[in-house]
Amino acid sequence: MEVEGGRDKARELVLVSVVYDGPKRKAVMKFFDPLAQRIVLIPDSSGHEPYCLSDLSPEEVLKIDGIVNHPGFSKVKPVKKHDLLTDRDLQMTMVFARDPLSIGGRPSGSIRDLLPKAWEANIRYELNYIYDMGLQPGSTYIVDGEEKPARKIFSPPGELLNRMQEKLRGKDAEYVEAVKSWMELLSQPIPEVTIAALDIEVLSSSRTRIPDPSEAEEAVASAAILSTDGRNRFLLLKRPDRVPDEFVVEKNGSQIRPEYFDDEVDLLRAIFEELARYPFLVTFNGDNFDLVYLHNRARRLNVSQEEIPITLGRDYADLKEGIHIDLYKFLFNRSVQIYAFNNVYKEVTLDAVGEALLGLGKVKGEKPIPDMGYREIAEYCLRDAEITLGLTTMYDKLLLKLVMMLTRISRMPMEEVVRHSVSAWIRSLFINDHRARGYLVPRPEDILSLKGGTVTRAIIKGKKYLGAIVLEPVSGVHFNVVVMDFASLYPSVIMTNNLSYETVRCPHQECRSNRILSSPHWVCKKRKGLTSLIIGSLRDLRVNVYSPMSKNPSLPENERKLYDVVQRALKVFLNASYGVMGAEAFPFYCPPLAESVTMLGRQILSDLIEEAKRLGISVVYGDTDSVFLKNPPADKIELLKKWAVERYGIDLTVDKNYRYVVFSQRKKNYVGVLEDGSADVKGLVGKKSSTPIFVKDAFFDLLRILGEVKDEEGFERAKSEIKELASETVRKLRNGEYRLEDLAFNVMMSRATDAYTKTTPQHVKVAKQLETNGTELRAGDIISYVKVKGKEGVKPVQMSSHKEIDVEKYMDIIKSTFGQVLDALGIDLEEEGRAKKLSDFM
DNA sequence: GCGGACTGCTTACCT
DNA sequence: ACAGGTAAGCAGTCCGCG
Repeated sequence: MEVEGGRDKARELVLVSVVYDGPKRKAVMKFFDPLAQRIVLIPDSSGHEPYCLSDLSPEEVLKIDGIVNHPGFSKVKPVKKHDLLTDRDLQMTMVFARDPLSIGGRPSGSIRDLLPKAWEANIRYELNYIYDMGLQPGSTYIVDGEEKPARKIFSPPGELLNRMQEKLRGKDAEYVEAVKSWMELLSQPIPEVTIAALDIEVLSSSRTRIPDPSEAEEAVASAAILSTDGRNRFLLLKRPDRVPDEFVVEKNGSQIRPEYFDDEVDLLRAIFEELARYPFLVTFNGDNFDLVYLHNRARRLNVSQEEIPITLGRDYADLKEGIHIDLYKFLFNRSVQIYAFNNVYKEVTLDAVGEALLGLGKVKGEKPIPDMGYREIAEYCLRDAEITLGLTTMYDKLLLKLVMMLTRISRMPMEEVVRHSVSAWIRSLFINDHRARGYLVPRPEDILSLKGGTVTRAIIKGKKYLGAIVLEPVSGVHFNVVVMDFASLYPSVIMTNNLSYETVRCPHQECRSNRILSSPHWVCKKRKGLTSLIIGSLRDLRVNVYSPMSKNPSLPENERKLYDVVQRALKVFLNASYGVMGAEAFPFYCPPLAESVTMLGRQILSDLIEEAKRLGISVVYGDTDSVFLKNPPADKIELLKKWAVERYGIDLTVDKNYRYVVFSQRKKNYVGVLEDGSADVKGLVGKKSSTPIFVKDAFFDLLRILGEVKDEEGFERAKSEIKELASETVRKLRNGEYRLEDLAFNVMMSRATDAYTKTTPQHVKVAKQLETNGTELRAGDIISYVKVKGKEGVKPVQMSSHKEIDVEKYMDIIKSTFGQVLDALGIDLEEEGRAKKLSDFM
């Protein structure tokens, strides 16, 4: 590892990561230098060592033979910690080791296993280092080589402070302090970064089988490296059977010419040299393919470890200097998928994500790489790199900025943020807060045994506690419907009720009377709950500062965009804050807390419904945190808002105004037409990603017809148009006028085919047929199939023909899809279908 | 041996 | 490895039925 000397003068660098240098037994901080556009490595100079905690005295620890004789043992040191579970100060002992594996991680004989009880022994060392040194990844530091990096303090813009000032009045000092330090952290500017995207191709004869990167048996055919600094390169291996030709590919604003290499090792070295130039490298699946393949291929060809700028982890690949971001892992993350990208892509493949976010898919073709000419490979490989870079740079580098913001909130290294999901981010945030305040991080088993289980029973078999209320919709058409909902109900409930793992069923006798509704659970009156404090301050910042600022037209666009990224990142944390508390794998898992949140949520929604009825408003539907109000007078809406704040301290806002809503008898299923005629579709089959395209198209035509309806009379006209549409769809189906692809169901296979042991669903049957034909399939792949006549009933689209299509099955689909809307409108499609059938036979 | 009633599995959705 | 609630379709099983 190259390490910076101490001669440079003070520079402003951004801390992006901390890694552990095994041979040196040290944490190494990775800083980004915005002026030089490169990464600077600074090793720890404090002598920080890995440790865990014990409740034994230092003397007692030293009496444990295995520990003092442990080759990795370093020293013991007494420390005071406050235990939130018992609300008592404890005298604990820090047991230090020379390397993280000696604390824990070896199959046997680790120090944590030799202690009768160990605390904080499962935290990755890099994270320990960040927390203990009070580091803030994503922040700017002043580095002058001699002294330890000092954080540069920013003051948030005055307008931000003003917005919060009012809210902070009357709040306790701890809360004010928390909010201010968050603002300081989140409002820092994000530096401009140079990013390169890498994609490689391998000379593998099979197109359906991905080359095994652990073996790296076949030669690397090419590498495309596109970057934001315009240094775009396409490196290519010369093959004995093909004469090099000169060509030019236009990409990323420049004309790219192939650079041929006679020798594969030279090619690899050139790739490595290029990779080492960049502070940030993005790939799509680089953790499991591109970087691993390059590393292992180079090793196989006897390139020395020192020459390879890549280090391999168990299921990831890091760059020795730069920051590697695997977009596949990040975009696969459910929170990112839903809250950051609004669920616009469903399948996480480069092609699908590229199409959905950029309108740019992969170059299509089934030819194996060795059968392609140089130019074909170039088009293919460069396109993949283009999509990868495009995904990172779109919307003014939204993705990278989001990663940076999640890094700041979670206190994790950037690479770790990308690889982990929201529960790890929240875990890190929580542990950091415990450390900073001198609180002992509780052991999960202690939380569980002290707090006990749940007292309610879930509706769904196998779930742990009762969730939200969903009202029975009043079926039919309702004009002028206003939807009101609570602004982040569950985080608000956590905030206003002081909920946290330590405050719910706290140890104080005098708090026991402070019951949560009519449950046996109580909540602490003496302490401010840590979860409540953290979630509450993040919520207030999002609602009062960053969301409004991101929409403030008087601000310059780049500033608004920064606030929008902050707002999105906060949303991710807030939305998951309740869920993790009910997730067994979360280290602060606390069933009574999770249960109390939904319990309070149910109470609040029921009360809101009561209140609306009391005001004479009819509630036609509601789900979890929302009510659908029919024809509510404006003054009553205001009364409800006021009621919500006064009664529960939670904001209730108007979310939508529907010109009309169509409800069937089903919950979570409706069509709402907004003032502008656009339709909001929820839950209906016609909207599902698995529904055949021809059905969806017809369904959207139906919605278009409904969008034109302005009043009750309009429905009569619409009804006949809809009938016409239905019979036209049926006619085309019977005449075989739809393309096979449009008849296909598209269903995600969530696991490998052999993991379906209990039943074999239709899409798995099809997947097995495909596998028999030599197609390689993985969990997460979308299976496209049509319904055919015969025993199996289904076939892959590619392997079927119009003759086999089971038209009656498709008739059922049309009926049920249309039926979901039409039965509420009083249109009987069953009749239509039959009439059509008759006329068809005539 | 076959079909209807039932349960359970699976996916996709909503909040 | 964030939660629970709902809809839909199909797989598989049980039971009755000359």
